[in-house]
Amino acid sequence: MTDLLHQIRSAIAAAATAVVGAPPPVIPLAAPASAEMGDLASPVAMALAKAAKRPPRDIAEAIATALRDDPGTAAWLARVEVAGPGFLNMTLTPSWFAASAARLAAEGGSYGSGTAARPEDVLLEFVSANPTGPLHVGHARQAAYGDSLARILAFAGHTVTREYYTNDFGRQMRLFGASVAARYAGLFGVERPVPEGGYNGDYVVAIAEAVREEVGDALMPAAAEPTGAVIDDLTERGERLMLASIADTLARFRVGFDAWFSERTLHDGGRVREGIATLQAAGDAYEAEGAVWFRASAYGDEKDRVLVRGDGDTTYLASDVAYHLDKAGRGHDRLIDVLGADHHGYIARLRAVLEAGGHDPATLEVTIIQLVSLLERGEAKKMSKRAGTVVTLSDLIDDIGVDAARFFLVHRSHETPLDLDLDLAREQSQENPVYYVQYAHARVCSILAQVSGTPVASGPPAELDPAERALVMALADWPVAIAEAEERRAPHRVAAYLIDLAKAFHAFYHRCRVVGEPDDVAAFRIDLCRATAATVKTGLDLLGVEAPDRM
RNA sequence: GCGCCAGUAGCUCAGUCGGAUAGAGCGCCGGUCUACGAAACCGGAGGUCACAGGUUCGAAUCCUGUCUGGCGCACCA
Repeated sequence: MTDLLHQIRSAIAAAATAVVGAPPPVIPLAAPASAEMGDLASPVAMALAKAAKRPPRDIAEAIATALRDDPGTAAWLARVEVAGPGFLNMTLTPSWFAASAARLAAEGGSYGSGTAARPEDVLLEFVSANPTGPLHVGHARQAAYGDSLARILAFAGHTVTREYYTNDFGRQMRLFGASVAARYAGLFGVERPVPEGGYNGDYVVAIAEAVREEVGDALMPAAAEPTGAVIDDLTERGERLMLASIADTLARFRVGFDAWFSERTLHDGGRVREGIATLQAAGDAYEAEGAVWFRASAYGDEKDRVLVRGDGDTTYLASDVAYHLDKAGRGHDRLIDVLGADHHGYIARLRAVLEAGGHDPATLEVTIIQLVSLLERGEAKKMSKRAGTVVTLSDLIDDIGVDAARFFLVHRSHETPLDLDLDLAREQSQENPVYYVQYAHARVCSILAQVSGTPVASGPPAELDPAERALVMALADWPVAIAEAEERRAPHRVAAYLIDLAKAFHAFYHRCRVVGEPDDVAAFRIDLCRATAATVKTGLDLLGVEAPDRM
């Protein structure tokens, strides 16, 4: 793993140790307040001031002197001075910049990978929408988030398994099946009402048509009402077709899963009853008021939760007990559930389930994705499943494209509700940040296409342009951004980084020519271009966005 | 009432293990194509970081309280 700043941190740490007697826990490095102050700044002296009981400026001066006296720093340190309340402002040498660019160019797409402090085996569950209808924009955000997170975790060095949990059981599924049955009958001229609370969308008609494709009129009973077995058959076919449609849409969105876990298999295999029995045996479940309750309040949840209802049906939570105990038993180091904001009340009870099941609840991490609302003509677009006015993921892809949709949905923190202005996304799609980043990639590729061979430099460039310095420092930030994205489960950090990198590159492009420059300069700039191209491409890949050579 | 998330430029939002003069994109104003792609660049206007206290050399960031908005608080999923 290449870390351009490691050598610099080490030297500062050594100097600081010599000055105050003990090494600081971390060496903070950041861009100075303005470019004239140098390439790098460190407030380390301020952090040490209290423990050392010395004024921060004194400490900073002593560290600066130690750095200047250290013969090992000559290769990279051109100048160091103390400014403000005790900042160390450093200017780096052309040879450091040239060597850094060469290292990054050589490393290419693997630069920034493997930053995870402790690689883990992660099971990431996301989307998991009921197969009773198409994915909507809320699912789209979860899909974009979960898929990008999976890519980022893997890039950082973790092992990731992506899983989709299918709620293919219970009341909603029965209503869906009955809705399909009604539409199916309708295709043969027999008008049957969609059941109360059922699914009215046009997609149900499409599903019914697909069923007709498969079986013709074989499921049209002679009797006035279909039998239970016929309904079951229609339900199963409808669910399978719906799930296939969801998978197709996700694939179109460049989102893939390693496993599709069926809730029904938990019931069919007796696992749900088993889970309840396990809790009962351990005294974590009890019967009261005609129902079976999970003693969630004993594990930090605010109240106990029903597992088996008075009518004998199990609840959604009962399935989740079996599912999460199953997941916990598979030996992963970490379980991550990506849930919509309307499920945040579930966190406490899911942890409670794990703890009651004898697992460490800390292995479960629940990431909540805030809601998406669509704006159109400046107003919130009202969506109703019942009225069939839902904007689906498929609609969104058709409307603004996969690249724009994925970048847009993930470039803001998942903890913030997202307003997606459809007019803006459509009419100003050329102004979307994703095009800004993609354009940087196309532009740098265009330069590299005109470069034949690599000139041999006799040494670093004599002078550096501020834009060259800024571009190298932007590239140096990549491992920091990826580490932050990984640790905070925050793909938007990658998007924000890419915008910064693209900005640094565009500025470089306008100030510095690559083709036709003297060898020493050209060699350095070609390295810079190669490093930029590789890093932009890697970053876009992690977001599931294409990095075109030409636009 | 309780819980989670949020409140930063006209709009959408970064920045939140405390660091110098708070940033970006869009929008607005003004410049830049006879040299590698102008989907770009450069400059400008625009801010009581919701409010009030507190912690400290230093707070958008940490603590307490208040206000506002979204979402939850089922024997629905």
